[in-house]
Amino acid sequence: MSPLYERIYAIVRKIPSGKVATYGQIARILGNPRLSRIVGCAMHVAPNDVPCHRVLNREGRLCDAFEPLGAQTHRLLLSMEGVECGENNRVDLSIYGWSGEIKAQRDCQ
DNA sequence: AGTATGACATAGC
DNA sequence: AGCTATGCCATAC
Repeated sequence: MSPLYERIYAIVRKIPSGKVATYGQIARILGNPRLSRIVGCAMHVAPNDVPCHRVLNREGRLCDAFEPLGAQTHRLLLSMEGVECGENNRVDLSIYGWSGEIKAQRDCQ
């Protein structure tokens, strides 16, 4: 497992329940905003202890390829965590967006 | 082993 | 302000 992946998983695990983060944010924490794709790829192979359902794209929406569980389960998971998702599985990032990235950055440093 | 593509985002035009 | 082009690393073929 690449150290980069470990870092990604570590960050994703730090996302508190009820909050959501974007690939770009995570990539920024990693040091390169353009690693967003890698983050996605990492999520694809992410172990079950990683809350990949809290990671959304820039639109505040998870792609239709939420693999093992499906988009439906994704919405359910977020609902259980107190995140209101719209009809299109849309999440308001201005409300549920994870503001702890700075803290994570500090922690990472 | 090399090429192509991908759970995305940013920058330039 | 919206669209096109480019970048990044890993996985798949």
